[in-house]
Amino acid sequence: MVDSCLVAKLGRYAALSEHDKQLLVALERDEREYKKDEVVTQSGHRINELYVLKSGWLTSYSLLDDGRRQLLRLFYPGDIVDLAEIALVRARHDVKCLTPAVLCPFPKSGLEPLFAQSPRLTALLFSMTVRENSTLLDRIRAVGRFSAYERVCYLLLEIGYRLNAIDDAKEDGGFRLPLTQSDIADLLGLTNVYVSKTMSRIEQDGLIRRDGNRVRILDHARMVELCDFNGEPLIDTSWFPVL
Amino acid sequence: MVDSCLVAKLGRYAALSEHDKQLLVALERDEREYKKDEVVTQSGHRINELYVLKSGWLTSYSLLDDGRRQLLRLFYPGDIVDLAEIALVRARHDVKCLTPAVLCPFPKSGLEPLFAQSPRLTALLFSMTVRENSTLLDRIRAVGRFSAYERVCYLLLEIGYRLNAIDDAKEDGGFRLPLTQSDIADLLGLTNVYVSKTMSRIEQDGLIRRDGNRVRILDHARMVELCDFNGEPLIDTSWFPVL
DNA sequence: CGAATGCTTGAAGCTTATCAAAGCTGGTGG
DNA sequence: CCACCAGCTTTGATAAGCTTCAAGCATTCG
Repeated sequence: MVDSCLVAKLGRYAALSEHDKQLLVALERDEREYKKDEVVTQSGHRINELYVLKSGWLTSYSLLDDGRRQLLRLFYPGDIVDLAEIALVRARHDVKCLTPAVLCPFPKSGLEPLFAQSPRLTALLFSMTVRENSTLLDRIRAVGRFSAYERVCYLLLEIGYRLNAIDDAKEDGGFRLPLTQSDIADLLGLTNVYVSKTMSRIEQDGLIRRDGNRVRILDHARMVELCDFNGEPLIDTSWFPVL
Repeated sequence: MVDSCLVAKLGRYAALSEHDKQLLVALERDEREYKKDEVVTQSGHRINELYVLKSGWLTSYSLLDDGRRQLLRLFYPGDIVDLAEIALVRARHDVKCLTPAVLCPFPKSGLEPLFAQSPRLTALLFSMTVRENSTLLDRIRAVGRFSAYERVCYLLLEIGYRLNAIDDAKEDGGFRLPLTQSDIADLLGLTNVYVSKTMSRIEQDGLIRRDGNRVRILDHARMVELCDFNGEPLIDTSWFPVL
C-alpha cells in the first residue's frame, strides 16, 4: 500500500487524508507488464481505460501519413496515462513504451469516486493537468522559437529536473536517457542527424558529458541561462478545499 | 443572467442544473473593459484573479530577452483566462488583448464553491482544460513537423472552427482575423515575412480568399487533408457525476 | 493630410534537412 | 566467449526552406 506510485507522487504536492490515499491505491489494483516498444493505446480508439504508470517510460506521439512523427509527451512513474485524454471520446495519439514498463489499468469510471468524494484530490488532479499544460506551453515555445542548440539543452534540463523530482536513476548529476536521437529529434522538431551534430557541439562546448546513453550536465547555470529555463512550475495549493 | 458567457459555453457540452448555473453566473458579477493591446496579466506576477472573457480576443505569449516572441494561446469569449494557470503560484506568461475586450475578474477562490458543491461542473472544467491541452498538442505537432504552408492552413482551420463553434462574426464561411501576420508568425514559429509569402501562395492555390483581414476558406476539404485536421476533439461526458 | 503600422516583394544568407556511407554498440546465437 | 547482426550514432557533402535585410506600397487613424 505504501508503494503506491500515485500516493508517492501526489503526496509531494499536498497532504492527503487516509481516505484520499485509499482512493488512489484503488487505482493501482491491477498490474500489467509491457515490453519495450509495446503499444499501449492507439489513436482513434475509444478510451475506456486509463493507466497508472508504475515503472518505465512511455511516450505519446502522432504519426503523419508520410512518416513524419511528433513525440508529444513523456510519461514517468507516478503519471496517469492519459489522464489528459479522459475527457475525450477518442484517443488522438498513440502511446508506447520507451522502456519495459509496468502499468496499472483502471476503468475511466474509476475516477468517479475520487471526483465525488474528495474535492481535494480533484483539485490536485486538476492541478497536475494544469502543470502538464504549462510544460506543453514551454515546449511550444522551444519548438517554435529556439535554435536546435537551445532546444536540446532545454530538453536535457527538463528531463534532468523531472528525474530529480522522482529521484530515479539519479547519480551525481548524471542520468540515463532512454531516448534515441531520433526520439529526441521527434520531440523537438528536428532530425536525428542534426540532433547528433548538435549534441556533439554541446558536449564540445563543455555543457554536458556523454557516456553511452548517460548524460551528465556539467554547466547547469549556463544551460539554464541559454534556454531561459524556469524549472518546474510551482503548484499553488492555497485554494484547495481543506482536508 | 441568461447572457452568461460561461453558461452559454459550458452548457453546450453538458446539461447544467440551476444551481450549477448560479455558480457560474457568480463568476461574472464584475466587469471591466480593456483596450486593444492592453496587458491583462504579466509573467512572474502572482495570480490572484482569474477572468471570464466576455467579448473580444486575448492571447497569452512568452517573450525572450532578445525579442523573440511565441504566442501560446488564443482566448475567445466564454473562455476562462487563465484557468490553466490557477494551479500555479506565478504566471509564466503575459496575456494581452488582441481586440478591445470585456473581462469579468473574480478571485481564484471563486472557484472553490464550484469544486466543493458541484462535481459535475468540476468534471466539466476539468474536461475543458483537457480539451485545451489537446489543442496544444496539435500545435506542437504543427510547429514541430509541418511546413509553413501546412501550418498556416492549420491555423486558419483551427480559428475557423473555433469561430463556428461560438458562431461569432461568421458569415458564409468567412471570418475576420484580428491577428497581424506577425501574430500569426509568432503563433506558428515563423516570421511575418514568410507568413505573407505563404498566405499569398495559399490564396493563389485557391484554398482561401482574402479581403482586408477577412478570410474565406474556399477549399475546405483540401485544406483539411493537407494538414491532417481533426476538428475539435469530442468531449466525453459519460463518466460525469450525475446531476 | 501626414504618420504609423502592417503588408508585399526581392535578394542574399544561414540554419537545418536530406542523402549517403562508415563506425559503433549491445544483444543473440552458436 | 566470440562473431555476427540490427539498430543507433557519427560525419561529410549537398540542397532546401526559412530568415534577414531592405525598400516600396497600402491602409488606418488622429
